[in-house]
Amino acid sequence: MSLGEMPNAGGGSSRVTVIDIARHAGVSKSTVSLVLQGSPLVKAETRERVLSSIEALGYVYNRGAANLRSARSNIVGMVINDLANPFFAELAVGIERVFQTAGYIPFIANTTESPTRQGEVLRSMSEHDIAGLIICPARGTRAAEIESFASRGFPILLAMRRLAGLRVSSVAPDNFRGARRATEHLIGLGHRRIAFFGGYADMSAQAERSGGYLAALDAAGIVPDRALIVEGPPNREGGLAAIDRVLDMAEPPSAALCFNDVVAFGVLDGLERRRLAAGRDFGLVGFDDVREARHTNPALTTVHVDTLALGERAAHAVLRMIHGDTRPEEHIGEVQLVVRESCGAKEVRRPS
Amino acid sequence: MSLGEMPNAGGGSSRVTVIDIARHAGVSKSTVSLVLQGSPLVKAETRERVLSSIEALGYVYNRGAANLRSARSNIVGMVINDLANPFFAELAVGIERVFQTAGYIPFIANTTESPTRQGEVLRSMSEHDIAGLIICPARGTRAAEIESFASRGFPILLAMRRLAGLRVSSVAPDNFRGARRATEHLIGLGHRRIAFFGGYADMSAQAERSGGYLAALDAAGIVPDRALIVEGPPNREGGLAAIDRVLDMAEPPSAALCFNDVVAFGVLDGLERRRLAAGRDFGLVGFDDVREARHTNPALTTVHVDTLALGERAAHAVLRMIHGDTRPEEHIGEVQLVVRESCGAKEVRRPS
DNA sequence: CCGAAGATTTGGAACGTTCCAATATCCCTC
DNA sequence: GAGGGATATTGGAACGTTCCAAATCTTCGG
Repeated sequence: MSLGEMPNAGGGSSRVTVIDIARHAGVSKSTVSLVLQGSPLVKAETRERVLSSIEALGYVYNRGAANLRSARSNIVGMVINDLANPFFAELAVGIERVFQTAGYIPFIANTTESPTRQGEVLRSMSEHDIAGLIICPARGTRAAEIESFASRGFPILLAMRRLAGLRVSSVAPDNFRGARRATEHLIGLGHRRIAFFGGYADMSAQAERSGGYLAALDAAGIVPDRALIVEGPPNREGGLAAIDRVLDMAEPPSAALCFNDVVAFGVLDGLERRRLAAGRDFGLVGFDDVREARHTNPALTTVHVDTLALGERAAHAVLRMIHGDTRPEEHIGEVQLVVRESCGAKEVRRPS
Repeated sequence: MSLGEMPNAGGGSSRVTVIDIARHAGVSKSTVSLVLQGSPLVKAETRERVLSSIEALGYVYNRGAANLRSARSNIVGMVINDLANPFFAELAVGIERVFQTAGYIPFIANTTESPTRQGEVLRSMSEHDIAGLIICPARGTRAAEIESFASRGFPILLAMRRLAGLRVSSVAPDNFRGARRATEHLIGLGHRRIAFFGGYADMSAQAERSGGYLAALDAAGIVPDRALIVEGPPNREGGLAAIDRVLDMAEPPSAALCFNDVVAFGVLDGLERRRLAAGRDFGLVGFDDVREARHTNPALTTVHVDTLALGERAAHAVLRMIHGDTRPEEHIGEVQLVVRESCGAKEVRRPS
């Protein structure tokens, strides 16, 4: 567009509508609407004329109005419990990418594990008539809260976390197997007192991961010490608190599996404050394999999750359901232990 | 709500509207609307009656319709160039938080530095009649592209990056001063051949940061070597490529300031592959101070930016402008060098 | 050159809200 | 108990689109 012909420049301040286009192109608003929707009904020549009027007047489509009439929305909701956690950020990236290329546009909300905030944003999103929803439910979310939205007509998918008693679609990594494998690894390295750090038992992912941990202990004939399962927020602070608590015990553990990598980062922090080193003084394993895990000091042994793919899968599933396929999705992503240094299996890298 | 009275359960599949509420409460739809808007005009008793009808019928407000009529939107746009970068994720968190508590709900889009994608999402967002927009423009964005939206009526704020020749609100850290300070620090440690890694000169933030870098060199009487400014994508790959390129030079640098922390992470990677250690063999400084910076191996010396606060500031500014204040925002956030280990100022921590 | 079949276009109602001007109701005061 | 100002309520138009049934235009066989 050349400098002279700024759209919206000369005219009044009111919005250019489909009616203005119709007038300018010498057709009816219905025809303009048809063109807008790419209907094959309209003659090529007419379409051209309409299109150039659109260009000339600087028309911008009003999806709100269209949506009101047609009851079809291209907005979806994405509610994340902790966007500052690189794991969830990556998940969001995967989801957003798929939606964007499919012509949908996501609302985002970060609940920071607050069910109250979550309730507010869910309400707000449904007021906007979203076509679908992907949610990582905040801790303490009751199934009924989500259920009341499930009956609202749009598909819902739970990402990463399930909700007891709620049968809706979900996408999550294989938490149980990953945690069992990681714990087996620590046991294989000779550890007997192994702790589990972070998360709360009422979060499905934590339950599954600690379940895998217990299964591995059990298989090795180790009787679990309840005191070694220390719950806490699934973030740095949680990890820091956990390691502090446990190292002050009479019989401290020699290793720990963390609920996730970010908790492990906190543990790294706590160890450092005591001038201890993971891998040498303490066997540490994380979960998720966020990108930063390979750069910690020492590099974090963790369970790899293909987060981006999980996000994409989630979005595709919702898209599928929006388009009428009613079969629910129930995907469990493969995971894989990646051994680095923090577990002590390899010699700790040292720069000197 | 008890099990028996699921809203939306018995009735037809059509939506409950303000008219249904009116009928149920024995008032007119206008009164219902008034109640919905919290108008003080309606009598308390009437309000109660309407409210309980709303509850009873499970009514959900249709903001699309309301917005169509009232031309007031509570949707804002947030377009980020790289959400996988913890720096921008943190920024997004800050922005989202403020908007959410103010009753606004943000669209999110991740452009991954693609102006094409950015154009698409901007179009999509404006079709949805957003009330305001915060954008970290993708590399290569032309001022005109943004300008055409600026004339659309809603406030726009550039976060982190400015656009040449475009006078709209912006919020960014003090890139120049931060980079100068970081470079001075490296010079103070005895380095003379200092590189600058990552980003592209056509990105304002890079220009400002490399400008600070050059200013520090100049002040120290060091003539800059253009070959030591190696441009590249502002991500891990960029850092990796940069350090590789530079270490193969005849006269390699002994230190580098990176465009941002994520680039520095890539450099850490590259050094490791060559069995070199930052802090010992190479002085490395990042920029942004993302949370992960203190956990790298070695811990990253970097320029601290209060990203969360910047995000909140950006959102507040947009809110202010939405509410009619036309004064543009032009905020430059303070920064601070935080010295850790990667620059070599302190002895490198070693776990052995 | 008429009529039918197909292709294209169209006017008006509808979506669910808000706005506005007008009406109805209330409470006092004289 | 009539008048008047405040207080509450209301019907209908409007927002910008899509949908639908109907109208118009083309084309072509006979």
